[in-house]
Amino acid sequence: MTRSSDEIRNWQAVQAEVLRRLHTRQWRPGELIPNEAELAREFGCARATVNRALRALAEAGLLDRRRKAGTRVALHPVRKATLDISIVRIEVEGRGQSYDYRLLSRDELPAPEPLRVRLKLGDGAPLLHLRALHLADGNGHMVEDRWINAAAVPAIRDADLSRISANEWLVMHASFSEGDIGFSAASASADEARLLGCDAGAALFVIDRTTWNRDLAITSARLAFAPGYRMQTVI
Amino acid sequence: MTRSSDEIRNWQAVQAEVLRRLHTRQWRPGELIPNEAELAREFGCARATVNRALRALAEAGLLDRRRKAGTRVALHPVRKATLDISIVRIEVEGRGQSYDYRLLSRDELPAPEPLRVRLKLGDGAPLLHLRALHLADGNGHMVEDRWINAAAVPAIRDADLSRISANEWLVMHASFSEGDIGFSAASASADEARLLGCDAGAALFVIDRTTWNRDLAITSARLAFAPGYRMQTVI
DNA sequence: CAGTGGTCTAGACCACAAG
DNA sequence: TTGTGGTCTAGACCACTGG
Repeated sequence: MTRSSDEIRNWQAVQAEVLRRLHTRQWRPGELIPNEAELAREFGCARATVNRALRALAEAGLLDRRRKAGTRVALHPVRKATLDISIVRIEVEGRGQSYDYRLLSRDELPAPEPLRVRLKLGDGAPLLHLRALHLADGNGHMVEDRWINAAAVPAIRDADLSRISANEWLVMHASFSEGDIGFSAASASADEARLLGCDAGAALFVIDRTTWNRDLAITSARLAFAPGYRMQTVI
Repeated sequence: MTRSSDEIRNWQAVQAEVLRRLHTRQWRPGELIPNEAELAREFGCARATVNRALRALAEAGLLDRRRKAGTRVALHPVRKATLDISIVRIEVEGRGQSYDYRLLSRDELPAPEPLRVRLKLGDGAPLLHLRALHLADGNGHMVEDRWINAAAVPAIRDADLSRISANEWLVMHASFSEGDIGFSAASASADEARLLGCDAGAALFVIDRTTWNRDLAITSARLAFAPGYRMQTVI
C-alpha cells in the first residue's frame, strides 16, 4: 500500500503512526526499525521531523536508539512516569479543599551526625529544624519535618515561617540545581498519629527530599501524609 | 560585558547558561526573560537552538512559555520527577540480588463489580485473576494481585505463568497505549505479612496500575512491597 | 571505515493569544 | 493586529560505534 495523498508531515503525526505500528506489533520488541532517512522518505517529511518524533519516544522509554546501530523497539519498555512535585498548598487547593498550615516547632541545632554526612556539611554546622502540620479542610493532611542549612540561605532566619510554609518560602527565595526524592511507607508514630488524626502504627505515605545548589545543601525534608493519601499519574 | 569569543553554540550550553541565570536569580520567578530571537543573537546561535534549550526547561517545569506572552520564570516550579517503572525482575537483579517468582493462584472469574466499572467492561466479562509472590535473595519482596482481561489478550490462557511473571509476559506479548499508576501506603494483611515475612499491619508501599490499549482494558494490578522498600529518583 | 543518529543553521510559515 | 513561540525544511557537518 503506497501513501501518496495522506502524508504525515508533522512530528505528532509521525509519532502517532510509529505508536500505531508498535501497538499493532507491526514492529516488535527488539526489532530494528527503518532509519530516519527512510522514514522521512516514506512519510514525505524532513528527517528532522522524524528525529523529533523518535527522540521523544526514546525519552519515553519505548525505543532504543544508538548511532550506527539504529533504532530498535525497546525490549523492556521502562516506562517513565513523570510526577508533578508541587507545593502542598497548591495541591490541596487544586482539589478544592481549604488549606491551612501550622508551625509546630522551630529550633536551631547543630546537625545530627547522619544528616551532616548526608548533606556533606562541616563539623557543627548549625541547622534550622522545623516541624509543621499541613491541613486540608481542617484535618491533618501532612506532617513535615525539615532541616535547613542556614548558611546556604541566611535570609531564612528573618522569615516569618508561621504564616508561610518553609517549602513555599524556599521556592520563592532560594532555588536548587539538583535534588533527590524518595517514596516509601512508614508506620505512624504516636506523635504523627495525633497530628494526623489516625491510629498509631497506621500506614503513612512518606516523601523524603533533599535539595542542593551546586554542592551546597539547601534543605532536607520528610513529609508524612495522612492515611489514604495517594499520588497518581498517567503513563 | 560582551561575549565575543566564548559563544554558546549548542543547546546544552544554552540550557546551562539559562540555568545559571535562574540559580543566581539574575532572572527571578515570575520575570519575563528575553525572547528566543534576542537570546539567539546574544549567544551567537540559531533561534532553533535556543528553542530546543528553553523547550526542555519548560517541560521540566522551570519556565512557562506562551505564544505572544513570551517566556517567564515559573512562579511555582512544579518539578517533574520521572520514575522509571521497570519490570520487578530487572529492578531486583539490577541491585545485584537474585530474583525468584512464585505463582500463588490462578482463577478465571467474572469481574467484581468495582473492577468492572473501572475497566469499563461488559456484564459478566471473564477475567483472569492471578496472585504471585516476587522474591529477592530468597525473601518475600512484593506481592502481586492482578486481573487480566482475557478478551483483550486471549493468548494469555496458554501462557505458562508459573515460570514467567504475568507482567513480563504482557510486556513481551501485549502492549498498551495508556495507563495510570498510583502510589500509596497500606497496612499489611495477615496474608501479605506471611508472604513478605513481616508483621501484620506493617506499612507497605503499594503501586496500583491499570493499562489500556485504545479503550480496551488490558490489566489492573496491585503491587505491595515489603517494608523498607523505597522508590527513588532525582529531580 | 562507513552508517547511523545528533545537532546546527537560515529561512520560512503558522498558531495562538495579548492588547 | 501583531509579537511570540511552535514547527518544518533542506542541507550540512559532527560524534559515535558497529563491522
